Formats: sequence, C-alpha cells, structure tokens
Amino acid sequence: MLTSVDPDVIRVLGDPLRLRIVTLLARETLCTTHLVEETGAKQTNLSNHMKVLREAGIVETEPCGRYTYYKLKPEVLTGLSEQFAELAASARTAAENKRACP
Amino acid sequence: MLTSVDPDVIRVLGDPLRLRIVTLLARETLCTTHLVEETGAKQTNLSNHMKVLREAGIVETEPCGRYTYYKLKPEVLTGLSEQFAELAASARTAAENKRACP
DNA sequence: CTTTCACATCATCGCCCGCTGATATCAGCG
DNA sequence: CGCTGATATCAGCGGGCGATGATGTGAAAG
Repeated sequence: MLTSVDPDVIRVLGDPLRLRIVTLLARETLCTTHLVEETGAKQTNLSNHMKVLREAGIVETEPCGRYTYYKLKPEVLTGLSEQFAELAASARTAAENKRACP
Repeated sequence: MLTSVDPDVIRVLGDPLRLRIVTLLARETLCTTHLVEETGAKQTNLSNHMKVLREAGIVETEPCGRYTYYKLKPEVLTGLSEQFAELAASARTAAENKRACP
C-alpha cells in the first residue's frame, strides 16, 4: 500500500505565510517578536498561525522568560521528504501503468 | 542560501481532493472518468482541479482518442522531496541557533 | 449527418479561513 | 503592587476558493 502524504500537514503548509514561517524557523529558532519583524505580519495574525502550526505538530514551543521560542520538529519535514520521494518513485513507474479506457 | 519549498506547488497540493488525485496518479496513469469513479467527485469539479494541477505544472495531459489521460511529472515530486529534506537538515542544526531576545 | 459520450469552460453560490481589533494573561521590573 | 511588554484568545468581517449546474466542443460510433 502506498502511504500517501499526510493531507493535514500539507494543508497547513499550503498557506504562504505559514510556509514562510517554517522556512525561517528552519534557519534559526525564533520567538514571536522576531517573526513579526521578519514577516511584517501583525502579532495577532502570527499568533493564530503559530497555533495552527503547533496543533498540526509541526512546531514546538519553548518558553524562555516572557518570550516564547518556536522551533521546528525536523521529523515532520523528514517524513514529508520521504513520503514525496516514495510518491515520486511510484510515479516514475506509473507512466506505463495505464488503466484501460472503460 | 536556503532554497525554500515552492509555495505555489504546496498551495495547490494543500487541497485534500487534489492531493488524493496526485496520490492516485502516482500509482497509475488515469483518465478523467477513472478519477470520477475513484474519488466520487463530480466531473466538473474534477475538471476544475485538473486544470489547477496542470497550470501548476504538476500533471501532464495525454489525449487518447476521446479520453484524456493524466500523468504526474515525477520531477516535481522529486523536487519537493529534496527541498523538504534540505529544510529538515537545516532545521536539525537550527535548534541551537537561537537568536537573542530583542 | 445525428447521436452519444468524454471533457472543458463559464458563471454563480456559499462557506471556510485568514486578517484584524479588542481584550485577557502572564512574566519581569521598579 | 502597579506598570510595561510579550503572547494568547476571542469575536467579527470580508475575500477567495471549492462545489455545482448549464452549456460548449470535439471525437468516435451507428
């Protein structure tokens, strides 16, 4: 059975701002203030997106004083990479695997 | 420079039905009728999604008589896999890369 | 040619979701 | 404690996008 890509994770990453946040967090661990500076988004907006990313299991929070640091969970990205690699491998053999017209 | 994941492709794959279509096409090349059977979606709805997938460069069309076969472009999936792998690798080193509180 | 079937396009509706503003919470500091 | 700044939560608005129906096009079958 071909394990498909997790729809929830992809759906969450489908938002441009969230994908941007993930890309930023892949470089360094940041807190909300940094993310506000980097993205130019409002704090409220960002906090909402961080909640979505947290509930999707993509990021973890690490309180540090009155700041909240966010860091990526690399396993999630690794899983995505493997799932897409598997899909790609399957797709390469699917070209000749043409189902007959009904 | 860290090459981020292509936001357009991810955004297109963010829709559950489209991701399902891509997963199906990774197994075998199908025409619209097959996809209608497999997904249970209306033909019009499916045709709209196929247009989006086509314009995003994720699938190719191959006319065969009065049927239209769709097949995946594996390079796109391979690219995604590599980009996520790169992100994951970067994220693993980003844990200690913590920017100072402002 | 006429019919039928596969598929695409167009217009429209409805709803989800991202954005915003107001407000709550909580930690540090004087 | 009172103040300030960082962050979370909540309610409401509005735009974009996915779903649907009607219709157009083009190719095979009869």
